[in-house]
Amino acid sequence: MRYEAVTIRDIARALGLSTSTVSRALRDSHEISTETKRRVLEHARSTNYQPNPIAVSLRERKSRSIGIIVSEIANRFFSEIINGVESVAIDRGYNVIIAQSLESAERELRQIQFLTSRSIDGLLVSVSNQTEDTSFFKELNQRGLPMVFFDRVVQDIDTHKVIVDNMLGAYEATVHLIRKGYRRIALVTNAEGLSITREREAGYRAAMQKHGMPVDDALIRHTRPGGQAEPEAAEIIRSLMELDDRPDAIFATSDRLTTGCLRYLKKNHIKIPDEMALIGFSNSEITELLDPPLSIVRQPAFEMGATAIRMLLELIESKRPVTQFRTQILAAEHVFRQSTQARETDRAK
Amino acid sequence: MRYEAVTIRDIARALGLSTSTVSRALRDSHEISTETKRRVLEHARSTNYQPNPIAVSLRERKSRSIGIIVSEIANRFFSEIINGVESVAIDRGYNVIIAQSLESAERELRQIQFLTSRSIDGLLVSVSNQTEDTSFFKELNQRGLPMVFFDRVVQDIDTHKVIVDNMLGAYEATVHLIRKGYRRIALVTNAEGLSITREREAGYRAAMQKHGMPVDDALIRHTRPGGQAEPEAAEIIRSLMELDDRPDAIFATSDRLTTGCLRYLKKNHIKIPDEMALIGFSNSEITELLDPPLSIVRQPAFEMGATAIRMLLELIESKRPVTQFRTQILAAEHVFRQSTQARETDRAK
DNA sequence: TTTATTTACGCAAACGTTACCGAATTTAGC
DNA sequence: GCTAAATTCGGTAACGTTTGCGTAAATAAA
Repeated sequence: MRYEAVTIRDIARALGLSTSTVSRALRDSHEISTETKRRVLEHARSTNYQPNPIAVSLRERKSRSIGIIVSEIANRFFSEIINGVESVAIDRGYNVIIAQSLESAERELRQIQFLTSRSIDGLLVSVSNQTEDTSFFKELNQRGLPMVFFDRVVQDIDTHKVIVDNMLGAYEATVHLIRKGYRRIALVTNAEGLSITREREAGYRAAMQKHGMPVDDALIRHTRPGGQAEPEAAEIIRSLMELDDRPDAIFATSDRLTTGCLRYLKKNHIKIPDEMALIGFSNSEITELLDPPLSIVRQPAFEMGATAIRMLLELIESKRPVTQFRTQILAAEHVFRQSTQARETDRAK
Repeated sequence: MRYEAVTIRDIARALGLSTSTVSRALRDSHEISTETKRRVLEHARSTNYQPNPIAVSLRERKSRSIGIIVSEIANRFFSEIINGVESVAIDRGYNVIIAQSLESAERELRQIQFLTSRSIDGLLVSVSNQTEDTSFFKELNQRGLPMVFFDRVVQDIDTHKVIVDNMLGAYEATVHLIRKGYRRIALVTNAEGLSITREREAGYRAAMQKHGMPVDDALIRHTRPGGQAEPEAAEIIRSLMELDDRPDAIFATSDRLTTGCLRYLKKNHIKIPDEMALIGFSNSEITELLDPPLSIVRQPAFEMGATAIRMLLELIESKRPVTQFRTQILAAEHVFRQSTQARETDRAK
């Protein structure tokens, strides 16, 4: 780090004191006289003394750094989350170390091993879409590593979690499509293992049933675990278009899936919304500028990150072991635009 | 971190050896018999021994973590860069600690002080658009902290840098507009202090002059230091539209400025490209899906990040002090789409 | 004045490693 | 057989802090 950093011992020598006295003076201990404190502080300031955080970490047995793993940093949803995390972490004197799984369970494991081997005080995690075996997380949790799951959570691990109301978010998006006159609504969603997939699918099913509409399993498609969203979305739509009874609307449940669908539809000159309506989860800031302006379900990502890190710090800084865990549920926001405008026939009426 | 981590001392006690022997066995020293090594390795594996990185850091006086500061994480350009950085860092056994300046010089200073106080081995920096006083960076550099600038660099600090060919990138974008028949081309660009601003402006000017076109300073607008791009862009365009001799094209030089311009133009029903053409720097992955499809200058962000961290590790891991520094220049990529289609009159011909 | 209590500081151990310096044992050289 | 050289290991200090304990001097209580 610094060239030749000044240590507590340097100050002690210079002032004819012991290191313990200097240490205590620096920490404003009551057992040090005001005069000595003054001299120490004075000298520390003038020599630009900075405590060595590594030595402190070794001594205190905590590093004041937390790890976060997401599937991909270069994804608006996750980068907003990281933004939220970083913003509160810095204020609380923690730094955040990032890692990405790139939707690979194996890479996820490696990254987390790396993070934990760097002695982080806590971990923020959103699992990859390929993750099936969660025993590693369970083990970490049992060993006492404070962790908070966000977005893609592991249900049967007992710790704090923060998610959006996926069920309701999907429910309302589906109802919106139904109200706009769409009947055959396809669900293009994430890998089946993910918590968010199950919840969003449940919301979709509930909306259909509530409105007396048949749920056609042929219209419910999942991407493959570990698969990349864009090509998968294209493939899904292609096969949906081959159906005898084509869907008239698509509900995509992630940022990448949504843009993947839009890209495919435009590329193949399928008119939106006339031939196919489209709504999707997205945190892109420019969906209103798209052609057509896109209806979206937006998640409060920044807030989710901020909430997650606060919960984590709560675990980390708690005096006694925490045994009562909670799952914070944030509301998703909907913005309806032209991509889900009422059907032509309905509009005519 | 871990509940009760097993230490080298635990192994030593269990095997009736000294810590130094265990340490050497673990590091495969030649002064330890193969039999002892086997026993130590065996025991280490079975107890899941993990070396304490903090103790190692204290001992080795290096942390194997590097810091990166960008203006904003939730910005596609920067998140792609961070992606690149993270990808190579992890392979080299380093972790990356992120911080954002949010375009505030004061916050930038605080963040960097925080980072350096956490004893990072090196620093990756892209300065805020408000940064004027670079003495702090100079001081860090002189004190021997390895650092690499990327994108927004500080010219007079002697260290490695990586940028795109901003001059050429802007030159070609401008030439493209000229070729398409645009005459009054406005430049909507970043704060004046930034290296990228100067370089891109130079490219713009060179293109205009080379093609015998007058450079009207009234058409060259900078955002204010510390200002937020979107509202600034809107204000700039608003005032440009009040000109007697309005521009017929806009060249925006950053992600945020570009979308800011697009948003304003659409909101005010200014037809693109008929009333106003638009091209801009952008790393968004969905510019082709916009209305109209946007012409862009794209920077190889991932590669920039990967290059920057490699250069930084080169500095960090160099045996002797490095005195020869280089500036790596990457090529920008252009994609021309409808937003800069030939003018109607030209198209008629 | 004597004893009890503060006040103000130093010593040393500890956090978990690594590395220098020896030293005991084994092997090699003759 | 004895010396010289490997070989293999242990003791200890150090990295920069913090903290429990001890203690001398200063103050208060008796």
